[in-house]
Amino acid sequence: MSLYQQVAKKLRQRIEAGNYQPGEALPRQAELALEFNTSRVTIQKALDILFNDNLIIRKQGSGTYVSPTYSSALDIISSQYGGTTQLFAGKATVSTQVLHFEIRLPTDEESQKLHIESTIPVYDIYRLRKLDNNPYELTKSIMPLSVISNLTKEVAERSIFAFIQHDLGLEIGNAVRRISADKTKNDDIQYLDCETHDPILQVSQTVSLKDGRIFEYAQTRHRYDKGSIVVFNKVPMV
Amino acid sequence: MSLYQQVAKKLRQRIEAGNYQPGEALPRQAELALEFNTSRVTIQKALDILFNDNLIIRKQGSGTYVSPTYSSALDIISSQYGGTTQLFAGKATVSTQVLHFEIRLPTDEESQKLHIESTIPVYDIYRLRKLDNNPYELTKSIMPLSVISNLTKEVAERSIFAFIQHDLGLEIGNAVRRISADKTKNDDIQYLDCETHDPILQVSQTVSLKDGRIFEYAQTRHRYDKGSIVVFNKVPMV
DNA sequence: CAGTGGTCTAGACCACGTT
DNA sequence: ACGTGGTCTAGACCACTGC
Repeated sequence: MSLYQQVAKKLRQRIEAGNYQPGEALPRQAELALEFNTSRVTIQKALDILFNDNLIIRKQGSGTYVSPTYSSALDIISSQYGGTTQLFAGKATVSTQVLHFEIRLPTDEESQKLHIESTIPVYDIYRLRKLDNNPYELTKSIMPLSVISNLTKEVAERSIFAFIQHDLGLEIGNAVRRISADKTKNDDIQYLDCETHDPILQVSQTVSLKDGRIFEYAQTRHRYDKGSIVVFNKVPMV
Repeated sequence: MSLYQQVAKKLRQRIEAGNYQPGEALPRQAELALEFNTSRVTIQKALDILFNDNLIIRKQGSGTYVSPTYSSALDIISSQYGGTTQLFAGKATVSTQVLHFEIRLPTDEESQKLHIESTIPVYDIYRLRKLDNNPYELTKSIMPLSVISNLTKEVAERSIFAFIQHDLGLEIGNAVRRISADKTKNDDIQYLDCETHDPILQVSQTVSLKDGRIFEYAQTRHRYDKGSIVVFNKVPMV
């Protein structure tokens, strides 16, 4: 891990431990540079990370302060996730039921969403997720075989994200999500135990690897009473 | 505007103009440094911005490439908002109807959300927004007078965000949003013309200034068939 | 092994807030 | 006027890719 990342990690620990209180000023950059025996530029790169996570506020001409709203920031960071499975690790038992698993050619819409040729086959996976045996989300995923291979039904019952990272050795990158509300459909009633007129929280996501290749287009339907989505909007850099 | 921001702007224009195609490599950092007559570090800071906007992919040991999924990134950037009003500027007519406007003391929950003492009064504003005369969202906002002042019903009918930025001279910072689905309530039926069993897309947001002070806690209810929320998730920096 | 991006430094000057 | 963070440079070395 690079130097500025180590510095960021240590400063984060101090803030979380309450060494610096919300609203309080951190030591001057020059002082931090002395303490960590680095250049000021390295300190600044470390502060960039904390700033992006909304842990600190920077005021030119004044100082660097622990974000007054720091405590609310914690949830966000921890929800930066990697697949649904990790989120509840330790808190509850997540189980996955694979309702459908096949390899087929993509529709036109799908090949467009995945940025692939329509001749490249895709996995079509339909899963139901339960939390302590209570159903809470229904996910339909499409993944191109040109990017993801050797997927099996058994892997889909565990964590596909873990498989991609650990077994395929690929690095997961950014995701674009579209969130909307929808009316209940037949599958929602059948699998999510919804009532006829319950609302559904729907998320359509396109997930990429670090090299930019899209590896998943998925639609997830959540019970409206089981979970919401927390989002953090940064002010634009330009 | 600083040098690296100018460079970022120019490179962004080139990408948008198609001078560099999706998937294609940008010139080497050293070459860009020569062209813009800057140091390589400055080029890197410029690339940081484009990277954060998902316009480019960086591969150590290989090069810098226009993101293969670049085109999908455009929507996101343009949805980086500033209040609802700007979003549709030019495309449609947004009108706002102020249903309620008062100054009162906050409830315990509200003073907690806003991080203020319960003795500080707040604006309580309830607005209905229409797009070309079709209702699409209903917003209940709470703002502390310790941060925002001189607000009037007339301002609320225009754009509160514009008032804060231009008239009060305050800089808007980050926002935390919680998105969920909900059942229709009486107000939704009355003002949004919803049917009894239509789902509602609800957003609860806490918006801060650049100095970290929270200036708004708001709950917005959208008709499920009028709009969705697009979100961009970056991979964590540490 | 050559070429690329990533990290890091020491030092300089600028922009802004505070006093 | 002073102290703070913001920007910028030139040069060095490291880490990784791909031939």
